[in-house]
Amino acid sequence: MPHDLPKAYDPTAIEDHWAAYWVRENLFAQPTPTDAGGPEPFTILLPPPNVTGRLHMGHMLNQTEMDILTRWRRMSGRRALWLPGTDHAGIATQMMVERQLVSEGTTRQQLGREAFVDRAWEWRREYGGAILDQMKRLGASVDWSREYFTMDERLSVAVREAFVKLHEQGLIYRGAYIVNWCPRCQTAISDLEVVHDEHKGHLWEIRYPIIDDAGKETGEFLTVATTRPETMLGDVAVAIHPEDERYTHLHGKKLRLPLVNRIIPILLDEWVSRDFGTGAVKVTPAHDPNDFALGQRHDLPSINVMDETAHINVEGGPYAGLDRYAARKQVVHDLEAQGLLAGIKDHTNNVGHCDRCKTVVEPRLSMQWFVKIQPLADKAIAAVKEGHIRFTPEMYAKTYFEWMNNIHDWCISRQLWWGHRIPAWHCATCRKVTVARVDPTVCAHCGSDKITQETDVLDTWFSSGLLPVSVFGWPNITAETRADFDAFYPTSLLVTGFDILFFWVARMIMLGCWFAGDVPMPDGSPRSLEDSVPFKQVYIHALVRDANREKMSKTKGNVIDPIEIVKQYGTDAVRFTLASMASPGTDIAFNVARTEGYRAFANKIWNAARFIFMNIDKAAEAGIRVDPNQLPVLPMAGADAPLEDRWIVADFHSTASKVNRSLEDYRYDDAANTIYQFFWGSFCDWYLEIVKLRLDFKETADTEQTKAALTILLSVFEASLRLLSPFMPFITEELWHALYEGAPKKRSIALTTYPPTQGVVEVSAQMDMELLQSLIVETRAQRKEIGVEEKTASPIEIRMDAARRERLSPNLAIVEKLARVSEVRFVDAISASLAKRHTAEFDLAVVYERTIDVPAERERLTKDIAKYEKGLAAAARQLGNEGFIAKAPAHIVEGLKKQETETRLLLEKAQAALSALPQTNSKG
RNA sequence: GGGCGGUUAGCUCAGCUGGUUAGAGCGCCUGCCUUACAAGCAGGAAGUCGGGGGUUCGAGUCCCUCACUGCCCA
Repeated sequence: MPHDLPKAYDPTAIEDHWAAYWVRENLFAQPTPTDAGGPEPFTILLPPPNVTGRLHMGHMLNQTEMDILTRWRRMSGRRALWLPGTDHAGIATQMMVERQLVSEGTTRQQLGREAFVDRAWEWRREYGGAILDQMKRLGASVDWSREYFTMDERLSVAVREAFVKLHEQGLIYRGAYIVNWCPRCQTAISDLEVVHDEHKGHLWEIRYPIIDDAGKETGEFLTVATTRPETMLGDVAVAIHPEDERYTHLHGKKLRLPLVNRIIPILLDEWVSRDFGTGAVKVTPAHDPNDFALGQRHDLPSINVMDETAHINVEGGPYAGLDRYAARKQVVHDLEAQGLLAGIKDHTNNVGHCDRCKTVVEPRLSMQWFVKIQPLADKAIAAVKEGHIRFTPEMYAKTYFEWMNNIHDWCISRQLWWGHRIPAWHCATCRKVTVARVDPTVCAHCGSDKITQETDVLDTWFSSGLLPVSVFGWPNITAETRADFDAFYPTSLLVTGFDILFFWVARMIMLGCWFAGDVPMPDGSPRSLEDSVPFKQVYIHALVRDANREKMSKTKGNVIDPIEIVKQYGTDAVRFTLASMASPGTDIAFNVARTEGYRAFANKIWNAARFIFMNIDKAAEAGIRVDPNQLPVLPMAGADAPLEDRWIVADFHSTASKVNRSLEDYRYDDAANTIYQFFWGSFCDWYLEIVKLRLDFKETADTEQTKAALTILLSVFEASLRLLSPFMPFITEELWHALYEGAPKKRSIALTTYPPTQGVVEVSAQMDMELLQSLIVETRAQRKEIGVEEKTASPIEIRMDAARRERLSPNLAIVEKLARVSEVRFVDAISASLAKRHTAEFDLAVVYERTIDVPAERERLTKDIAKYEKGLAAAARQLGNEGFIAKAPAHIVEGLKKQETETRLLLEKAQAALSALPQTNSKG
């Protein structure tokens, strides 16, 4: 048997095979173009997953959306390139490797930098590909031959070039500033890597003794309020608002810092909030960003009292060696003992945590490298403002501007070993810094050979921010190597989550706009801002939540593993779930009930295929063959073809148009639902049922007619598989190959042509079909209502005008089959004894002698009458309104009038039917 | 504290620039193993579109306001 499919669809039986096939055959590789013209490119960069990562639902949503668009564009004739890769995830990877070392009883420090980096590479080779393997299993149609890793040699060259160039342009500086310091990771992290959490804490009020000019305590105190008493060890002043009348008399006075006994001044600064705490704030420039700024304004020293592990250092005197929280306890205890603790109040404060390891971040004064970001931000703002980059949903442009307009300089140094080491050398002789593209041997300033390389590495986002330019060869764009850049830059689209809008999207825009300008256009002309942007469109998707709209989190234990769900329901069903719920801007409450429904959809398609294949085989036995290779790209039905053929073809074309339009607008939900509706609601529920009448393989049958039916059936089915393929690549690939009995012209359905928008829709066929369907539906409903047994066929009486009768008459056999009608009787008036149904187009009655369920019938009619009356009232209100008649567009007024007439007719009929019901026994 | 969203059927969500009497999937109820499919077929019930006010011939859709709720930033 050429077409032998199991009765139920089993995704596990086919998916691994096709996933491996797509990779093995390198089907989605997009080589460097050799022709300057050629198809319009569609370029899309995979947001590089963290190399330590595992695939989660967010990835799957993200990749499903990209895959749908890429497959769709590819099938629509674009030169589609989807580029995959991973980023080296400085902190995360270092953590993984360190954990490994700990289990071996050693540490990074014992190993030494070089050996540690080797270990990290080893780790990456061993485990780093996991997430991309998961992607392969899910069938992402990426170009695996172009896979990148941010630490690859060529991408590292780009990182170095970018750093050196920014340095030359005076946009990189180094200095001692307060940064967010993670005491566990022992590195600086950027503002964005700090997550704030509300914590219930305390506000401690501490009395600082006031001293006179002679240095003696006056007995008076200034009470400060602080959330972090341990930092008082590093206090260098107390600040008050200059206009705070409570403290006017203290202007110019000094204080003795308790526990430390340092003499510190009272400062006046308008930044101080009079309402917060006591209105007096201790100033610790080395441990608080606001205090640091205050210190700068007033030229104060900074005293760092903690080491890199957040333990008190020698500056803390007797507290040295204590962890920050132990120190806090001790400080509070000692203050209390000395009677200097004025009070403790409950206070909720926002505490910053390290995004990676959740340790409480310590604001710390340290030497770091920064990018002076404003000039880059200006360009990036202009790029969006001038419309060279468009966001979907549009509101994200606002968020983007909001952030860009309040941007701070970017701390790019990290005190890690895994990453791109900063190409700067410190000179022991002249103390100056040499920044160079090639490792220097001597200081560029004094010629000394006593130079050592900076130990810090760069923020991972510095390298991933360069990806759009670096993956296409920047900075080494030569005449020979520029074909990729010319063809694929700017990329077409970026699909990503809002959580990395600032981390990555904004930085790519800044760096892309800044550096792409280096590369002239193919014709040699300078590159404009429009052509410098890293992507033209940004589609931002929302969060995947659990079925109860809760955010998924490990602590809550409500994380759904996409791979697990895929194993249960099949990749296609999960993809379709995500797509059908992916309405722009809306979070997805992932509910497996939905996925179950789409597995049922896959099963439906599967069984439709089984039905079709069964008929192909039967036809073959009867000597009828339809060559699938002769099927048209666009299904067609001749003007003399039966109604169902002309209708299904028309419906297919209108479906294809709608799907294409929806995808243009990133309406994955509309696109998916439209296909679902077509395949199940039109093709299976109606077309297959109707076409069965013509699939007659008896010897007496008309073989031409059977062949014609089979041809349209195959043609629409094959085209539908293509339409569905970007959404459900696995099942469509399987069935498509089966249709061609394993020998298709192309290696994959993904390389065929997507049904375009141009198909002609025959409206009259749609209208005739609507009439037919409504007759069948009404008949079925009526049969049900009067209690005709399922298996019994009954005659029906129809009253309709001659024109409709004409349209319907060729299709009476369909009515008989689908509505279980033994005979259609056209009448001028329905027999009085029969219960009737009315529509605007016809009256109908099923001839059956069972007694009418009077109460049920009365209830239904009463309800109908109420509905009609409500409609008529609404119509009367509008039509009676002169303003409406005068101002509303003609087609609206006409439509309403027509509807009003129809409703009135139905109302009259329903009323007549109601009064014709037997009056007796109203209780049933 | 600043900013941005959301509130439509039991649940999850559509509803484009305002236009005829508001839709889908799932769930629910009823009847069917009708030879592709019980992961199915057929029929059915279910919403005063968060409250209030305004603009308009006309508001789920635009404006104001209140309530609830979510997210981002400080």
